Amino acid sequence: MTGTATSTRDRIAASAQRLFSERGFSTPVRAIAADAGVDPALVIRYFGTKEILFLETMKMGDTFADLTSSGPLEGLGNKIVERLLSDEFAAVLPLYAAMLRASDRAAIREKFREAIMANMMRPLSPRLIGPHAELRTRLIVTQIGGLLNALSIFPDDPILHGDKSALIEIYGRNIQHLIDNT
Amino acid sequence: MTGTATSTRDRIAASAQRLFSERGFSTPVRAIAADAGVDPALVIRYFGTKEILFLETMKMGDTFADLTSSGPLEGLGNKIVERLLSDEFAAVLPLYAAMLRASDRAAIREKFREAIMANMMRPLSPRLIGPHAELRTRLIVTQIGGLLNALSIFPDDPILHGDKSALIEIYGRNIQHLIDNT
DNA sequence: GTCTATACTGCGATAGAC
DNA sequence: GTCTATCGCAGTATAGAC
Repeated sequence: MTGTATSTRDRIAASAQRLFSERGFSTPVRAIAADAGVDPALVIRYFGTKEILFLETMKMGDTFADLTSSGPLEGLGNKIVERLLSDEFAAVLPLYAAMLRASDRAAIREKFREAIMANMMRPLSPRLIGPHAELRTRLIVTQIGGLLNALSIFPDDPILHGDKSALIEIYGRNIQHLIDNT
Repeated sequence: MTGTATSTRDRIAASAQRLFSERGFSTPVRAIAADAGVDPALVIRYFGTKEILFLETMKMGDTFADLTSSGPLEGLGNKIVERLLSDEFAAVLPLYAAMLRASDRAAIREKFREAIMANMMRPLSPRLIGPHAELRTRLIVTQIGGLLNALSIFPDDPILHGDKSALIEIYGRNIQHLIDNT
């Protein structure tokens, strides 16, 4: 693998990640190619299809596994909401929106499901105490997804960007109820 | 307006609603035309653009206003979840998914927001007791959106289709916590 | 090996003929 | 009131230029 080849592929991937985040899956391959300064056909030659390019570049990372897999369960609800509202996580929100909106494609939907399983279900489910642990974990994920939804689809919602500490306290406490089965 | 003209327009709208629900916004205008038995150009002539056709046919209706605008607040959480899981509401889920996935278009996003305001925020927010009533209402909407999400994007999730009464009790109680500020 | 030119098919939308 | 022809742009495949 020569330096040139790698850097061209990487330039395509970098342009794709940025443009897919900004404009979603409907971003034309030609626009990605232009941004990377390469021929449109080259994008297909390197990645096969636009969908594969999307799957390879839209990586949300393990942004929750550290919270869900260890540490005290007390206060976990608040910590999760805090992270969702943090400045670092703000960069993930457009990426999440792009994934969600492209989820009519089976491959993208499956990647989504796997991210949920790896970050939430598998680490957290065995740690919950009480009945219906798996269902409760699934509902925690559901509730987190609701906030992810609201923040990513309506990024300038006035109410959700008002009293940040109240939001963390109220929604965090609400998630905690599912953790504690109360 | 002659009888023929109206019925042609209605046939197009009916085909559009069905196909948009099944296959999303990416359904070709040509497929809708073929399903309605008319020429593709006619669809555009009647509705202007595909987006307008989508907006006019994908009506979710006031499926929650009756619950949120009157009746006792006690047990409301359970009633909301019950409705989300009901057989009648199952028909709305694909429509919701189509709207959500097309929400990168500003007009569709605005229709979405307006449905939230009309069905949830405006009726329920003034009825909540205690501090942060508006924020709490917004978070109830957020939480409902999470379940709508899960049910519409992953329609065959095994955990969410297991113990239905447990789901209603747990998630309903959880929504109730936001209603009661507990 | 790395990339470009070109073309094929299908899309939404328009203009204008019957 | 309806259809035909066509435009510009999309994703993608292939042949072949350097």
